[in-house]
Amino acid sequence: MTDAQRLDPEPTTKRERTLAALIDAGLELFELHGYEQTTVAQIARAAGVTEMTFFRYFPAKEHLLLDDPYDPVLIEAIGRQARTDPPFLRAAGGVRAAWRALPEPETPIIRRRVRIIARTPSLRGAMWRSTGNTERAIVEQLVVDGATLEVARVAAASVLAALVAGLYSWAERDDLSLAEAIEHALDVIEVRR
Amino acid sequence: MTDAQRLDPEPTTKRERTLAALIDAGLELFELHGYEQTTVAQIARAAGVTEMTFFRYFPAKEHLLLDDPYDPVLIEAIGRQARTDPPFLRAAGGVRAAWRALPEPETPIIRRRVRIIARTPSLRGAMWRSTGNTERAIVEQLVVDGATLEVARVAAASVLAALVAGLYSWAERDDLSLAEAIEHALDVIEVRR
DNA sequence: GGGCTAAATGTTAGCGGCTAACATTTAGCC
DNA sequence: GGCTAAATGTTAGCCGCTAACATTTAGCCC
Repeated sequence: MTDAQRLDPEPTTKRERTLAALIDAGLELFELHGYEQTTVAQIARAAGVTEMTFFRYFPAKEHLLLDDPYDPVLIEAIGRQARTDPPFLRAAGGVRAAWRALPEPETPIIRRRVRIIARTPSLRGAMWRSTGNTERAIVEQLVVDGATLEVARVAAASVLAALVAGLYSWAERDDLSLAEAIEHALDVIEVRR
Repeated sequence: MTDAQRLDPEPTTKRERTLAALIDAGLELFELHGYEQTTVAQIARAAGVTEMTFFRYFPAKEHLLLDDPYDPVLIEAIGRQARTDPPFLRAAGGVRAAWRALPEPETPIIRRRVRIIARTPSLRGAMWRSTGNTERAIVEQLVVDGATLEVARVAAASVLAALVAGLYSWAERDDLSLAEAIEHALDVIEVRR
């Protein structure tokens, strides 16, 4: 994660304040005019700051939307899965357990972000790339538990793809909790017959 | 697909000739100095042409590497899967059947491309985005065969992710046929126990 | 509350990807 | 060989992003 992404309800230090201003301005402009149509300069100006400053907070435009601090919880959950299961099921089970245990107080803002990502092709690609770290973490854990590197990579990629697809579906609806959406997505790939 | 991607063994018309020159120059420079370090202007110059001309052949730099004309075969194969199977298994089985039936005379050039993509993070994202069309096609077929839209999306994304992960592993090795690599990848996610 | 230091921000200049409008050359068929 | 349409070049510019350097301001200590 590049920068602590807005956890304080009330930002105190100046850095936190401009960070909040940039995120607020960015989300609003993206929702209003679309991601591609919104310029970094516009976001900066709306936040009362310079384009240069924007890049001091985010390494790239897309990072205003992409952030995933869930890795540690996730790999720990995968490590707790039954070693007798094949890697693919261990990964899926781990994701299930991790998200089930996660509190969902910030779901509204997550939904806003995921919605923008889901609707912007270039961001879907960026999203996938940004899960690279999570993927590596999962692979590592699966290998530690005895899987081949190649098998682990396939399992991790596949499970993460299902998770992301579930997130996209969830973001477009209003009648489903985040936890439920994840469960449904995993049900699709954890086929037991 | 944006442009017929080098199928002729001997290009005749001028357009085909410069296209071939651009692709050759691009692959070589990417392999030599890396994708990010290679400039579109450099590729163009090496092909005896202007930067502007490059963009007349490819909508973006990354499109020199990304192309997948396999959609029709794929969705047809999925349509032939047993309707009694759950969507996830139908998608996986379809991919398996499609690639098994595919001739592999051009595997060397495919390997060069996939290798470059696998080693370039930004291209991995682009690759994923570029599978979007294939994904949509799979989703459509699954829905026709009775799946929910959301279920279909998860199944398609997950299976494609496994396929791509398999491709990456294959590209980095020299002792595995393309077909075998795909089979192995699908074995990981088609868990029957 | 004033002052001091470090953090935060601004300025300028520039590169690479990409686009548009218009002019120019060249390929390839009759 | 000549003609038309295709292919290419030119110029100018926007946007994302980076670097080096100068300037301001925040926020802690007294």
